[in-house]
Amino acid sequence: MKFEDYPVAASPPQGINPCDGCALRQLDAFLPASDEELKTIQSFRAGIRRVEAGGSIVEEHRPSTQLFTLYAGWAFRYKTLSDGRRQILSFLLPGDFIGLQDEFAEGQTHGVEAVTDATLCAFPRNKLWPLFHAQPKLGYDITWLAAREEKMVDDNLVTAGRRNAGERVAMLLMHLYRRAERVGMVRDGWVEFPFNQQHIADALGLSLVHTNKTLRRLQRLGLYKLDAGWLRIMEPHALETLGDYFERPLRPTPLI
Amino acid sequence: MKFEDYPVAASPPQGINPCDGCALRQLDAFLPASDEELKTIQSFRAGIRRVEAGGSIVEEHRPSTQLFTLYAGWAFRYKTLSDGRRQILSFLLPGDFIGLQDEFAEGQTHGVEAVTDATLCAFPRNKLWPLFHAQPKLGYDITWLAAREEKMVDDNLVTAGRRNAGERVAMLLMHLYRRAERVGMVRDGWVEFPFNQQHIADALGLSLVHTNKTLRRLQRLGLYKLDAGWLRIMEPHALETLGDYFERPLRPTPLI
DNA sequence: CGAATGCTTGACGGTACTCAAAGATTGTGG
DNA sequence: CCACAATCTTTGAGTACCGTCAAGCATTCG
Repeated sequence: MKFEDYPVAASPPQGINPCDGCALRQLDAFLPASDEELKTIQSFRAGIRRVEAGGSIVEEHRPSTQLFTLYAGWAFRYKTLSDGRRQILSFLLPGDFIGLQDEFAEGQTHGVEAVTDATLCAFPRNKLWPLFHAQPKLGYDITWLAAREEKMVDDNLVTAGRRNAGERVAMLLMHLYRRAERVGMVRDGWVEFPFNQQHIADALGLSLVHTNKTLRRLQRLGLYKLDAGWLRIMEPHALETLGDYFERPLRPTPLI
Repeated sequence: MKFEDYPVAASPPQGINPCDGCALRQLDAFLPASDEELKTIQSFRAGIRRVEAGGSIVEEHRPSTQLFTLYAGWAFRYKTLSDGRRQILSFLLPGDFIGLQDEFAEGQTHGVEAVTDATLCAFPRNKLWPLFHAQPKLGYDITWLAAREEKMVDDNLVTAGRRNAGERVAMLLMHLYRRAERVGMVRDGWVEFPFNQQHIADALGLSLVHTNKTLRRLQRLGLYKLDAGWLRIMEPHALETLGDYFERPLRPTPLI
């Protein structure tokens, strides 16, 4: 089983009305869109973009002229200090909307990098306001997505600020697993886990070495398994308790 | 000089068309609103609310039925772990919009607490969508504010994850000073600084004791002064460099 | 097969945490 | 107006968690 096989084809449909056949939108995780909304989204969309694993989707400090919806693959938002220390701000999964913050940030922007090969739907930034104007409902949806994303950063801030190493790792594993599960990326209890330990360290605000030791400890305790880039949560309750992190089932969200 | 004397009167205007005389909106920090927008905002507004220093504006885990714009005073958003560890997510100043994240969070919400006596304009949550519908421009503005707030949380996450104690304190002092300056809360180089060291520790992800020692160290270096609850930045450039944090002048933002 | 990348482990040191207690400041009631 | 409590700040001592350094091992890739 390869990553590209799901949750949907790596490429969105092409042709005249590509959004009509959007496989992502079939998932329970996303709200249905009316015909009119779909038409507006489609006219908002400029095309698709592919980025290979490790490639840059949005460069730090260089505001992108496009917005994106991640269609397939894993990515993350990050910032770096001038001496190179990097902090991953949040991870991105299919359905996540990318680039809103830049809209009003004037150069102090975060970067976005693909972890796996990724496919994105691109939208020209200068059509954002016309979109709000034409379909206030879609504007409301975008605000929804922005608020949801901020909530995730809030949680990550609590993690970096107040959890110890073991709690951080437990929280992150559960968080990533639950989110992947939601968009249909879990098969038989296993989810593709394409991150290396440097990613995890940068997300948690830990050093690489300490991240490794903490991961090994939780693994030896039998809380999770990691095999050839696939993750399986063995003791979800233990991890949730350790991390003091209990993700409620999320309502379906809009998909732009 | 008392805090209540500025940046504007502690109470917004009352009467038939209270928003017409909104003193906050006169500041350069905020974009002007058209008559029609002002009218819509006014009809969106349910009234004012006062919260005394230390009081709760939004209780954690209890989604509020109202949204707010902070009109006067200082406040902060926070989350606590189940054993009581608290993380301050961001600080709130006049003009900040409160409660958007809750809209879609289903109970896993942050709390909001007033640091000083605070005055807020309250808006019923169930009129948020009608507002988007009636005035897409205001919806766009709200998205703007949400994105700006997320950018602040992003910065705080970098701080908690990757900066050491001295860098954290330097960054926070400059951040708060610049933001206060922007809404006219600085007089003769001094800004009211109503936080205790526990607030700072909770915002930076440090312990109270270590926060104290770090503050004292930077103070002994002459980088800032703190006197009777008023802050003066003595060496802005040194603090910016130490914290690797250079706040660009911000464009005027919308005010809802 | 050698280089590159990533994972793992040990040793050591330092930053930051905890515990404890003494000032300083503010508020309150007799 | 003073006594006392409550809150906040400050400092010291001891500790532990986590970072840095270093090196060996595993895996992949050209």
